[in-house]
Amino acid sequence: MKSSNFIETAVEEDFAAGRFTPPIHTRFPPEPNGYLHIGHAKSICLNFGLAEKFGGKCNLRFDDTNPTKEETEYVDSIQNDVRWLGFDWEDRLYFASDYFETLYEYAVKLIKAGKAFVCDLSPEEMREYRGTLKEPGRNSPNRDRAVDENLDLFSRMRAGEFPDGAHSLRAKIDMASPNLNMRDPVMYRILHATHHRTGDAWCIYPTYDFTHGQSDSIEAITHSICTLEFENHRPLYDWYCRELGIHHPRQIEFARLNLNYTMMSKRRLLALVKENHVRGWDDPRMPTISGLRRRGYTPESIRNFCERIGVAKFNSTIEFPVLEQAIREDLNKRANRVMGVLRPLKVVIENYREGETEELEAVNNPEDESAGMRKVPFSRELYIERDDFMEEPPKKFFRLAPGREVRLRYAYFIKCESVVKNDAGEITELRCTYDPETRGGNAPDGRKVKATIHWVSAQHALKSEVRLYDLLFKTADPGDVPEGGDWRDNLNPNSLEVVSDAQLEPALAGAAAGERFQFERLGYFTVDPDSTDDNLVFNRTVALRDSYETKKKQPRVPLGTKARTGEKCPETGVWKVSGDTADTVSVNRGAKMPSHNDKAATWELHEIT
RNA sequence: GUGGGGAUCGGUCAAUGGCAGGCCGCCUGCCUUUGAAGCAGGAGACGAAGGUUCGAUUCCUUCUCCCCAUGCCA
Repeated sequence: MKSSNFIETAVEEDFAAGRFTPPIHTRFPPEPNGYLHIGHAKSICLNFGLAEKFGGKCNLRFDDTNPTKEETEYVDSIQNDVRWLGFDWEDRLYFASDYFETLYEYAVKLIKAGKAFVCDLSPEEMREYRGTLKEPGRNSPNRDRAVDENLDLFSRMRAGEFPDGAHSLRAKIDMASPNLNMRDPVMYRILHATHHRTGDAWCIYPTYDFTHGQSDSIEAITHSICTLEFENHRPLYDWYCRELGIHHPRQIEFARLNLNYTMMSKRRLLALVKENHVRGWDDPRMPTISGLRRRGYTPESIRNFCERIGVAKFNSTIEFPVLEQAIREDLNKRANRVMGVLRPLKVVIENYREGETEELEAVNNPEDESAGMRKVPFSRELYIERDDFMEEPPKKFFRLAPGREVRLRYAYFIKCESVVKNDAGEITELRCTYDPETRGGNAPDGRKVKATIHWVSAQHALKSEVRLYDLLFKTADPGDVPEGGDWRDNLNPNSLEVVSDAQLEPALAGAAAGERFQFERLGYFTVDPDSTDDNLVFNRTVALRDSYETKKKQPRVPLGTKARTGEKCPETGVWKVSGDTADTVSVNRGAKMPSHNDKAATWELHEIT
């Protein structure tokens, strides 16, 4: 049993104390004004997960009280995404708009009880009357309007007698409350707009606050889980339920998900789409569920990700690699391996019979024996990855180089005999020899090679398009912009790279959209829906971890390098305080440089360990 | 002298009035027909000050810092 979070603890306490009777009943309540993103996935997993864990139910409810922002397209995509994630609301699909009539009756009830009134103040006037964070507000001049008059006005609001903004219905609470949400909040506003479901049946719409708790109540929700920004609304949520005398669910708030190098704001995601910074809501670079799906993420990996990031009230930001590791783990177990060369370099095996072809046995998935074997064609001319050859290899480079021998995966040892270049001095081809004795990859004489590289037979290769993705933004917190700056300035101009002449092994022919593979040594790839019969298109979901690359990217720094307290340590080693003391401390690369005697200090790298 | 919420390894989430644990990341080693995966090991934290207590990261007080709230959005 996984350790439980504070919400589960609260739920258990509620049941134990008899505040609610099991089973638990939760709901996922999106507003249909955009596509779902990974942040929603956290909420979905939480709500449906809670129901699952406590043997209860979870509803899907659209919080559609603002006709100006909502569309059917979003309603459809949201349902599709929740279902894809693997959750089932069974027959409990609801819309807040289904409750408009009931909500109207609730409002009338509050008017009759002298708890609500029709206000004539304009939005600007209301702002003035509301007061400030430190000063109390003033009562609306209409606050003491007679009940009959309120009733009459409210029904005429509904009947469409007034233009937008002419009146509003407000709760009569406390204009001096330190919580501004309690200063006579608006319950209904006049909006002559067509609603995606109710059409023109209404021209007054309830606000979120006058809708949410009551909708929860109507659906007999026990625990209403929402994000932190609604904490200040809880007193209002409670007030409406209490004054209306209806079933009263408990609202519990948690911190929404933040992921670095990306954005969760629907407004900005919409801007990315509308301004064509991406190809659509499902662009594989988007943090949307549909984007992640197209990118090749599995529902399991996303649920797993949500599981491991946890739930708390601390405003945190998850590091992107947590998401990447979640999909790697899943795909490592289920994706079949194939060989594909992204940047082909031709290799001619000089001692291999011209025109001949043989088939070699390859394992489909070393993690899953049931995946079986396949045949891979081998011939005299091959393609290998350009990165797998260096004419003048540095000491830590294990792959192919002049005079060096490596293994072609599942095939033979080959040795580079010579390099062919064009007039510009660029390498165009490698001339190699193979050792027939090493068929399958083993040398009978027991000799070893330091590297095994992937390859594909040139005449059998399947040319295809591969799209490589990088982070959408080049800064960890794209919303953090200097004065006068724009978050768009942080867009990564190189977030998409299209490789149009990748050469893949023939087994990939006919792969269907959505199928996932590991291209050995390169990463996980999925077939994009843009694929056609004669042009397969792959998306790279995520690269394999690469300890060679990470080492290359972080070159060793020289001894004597300085770093201040609080800075990121540039190298693992023994650090010495600058100046006359001999105090040293051992710090790991990436960690924060410590203080010295509780004071900030400058450290010098003394010894690399 | 606004109200509400929050603060634990680099990141994130736990537990606990008595050795602070997991995951991601980082480092080292082993293994390897993927520089992958796997296995083993390592470095690394209780925002500050008081108080209660034999003992406080945990309980209390004060402070500091961060987030939310001044829509007829949700």
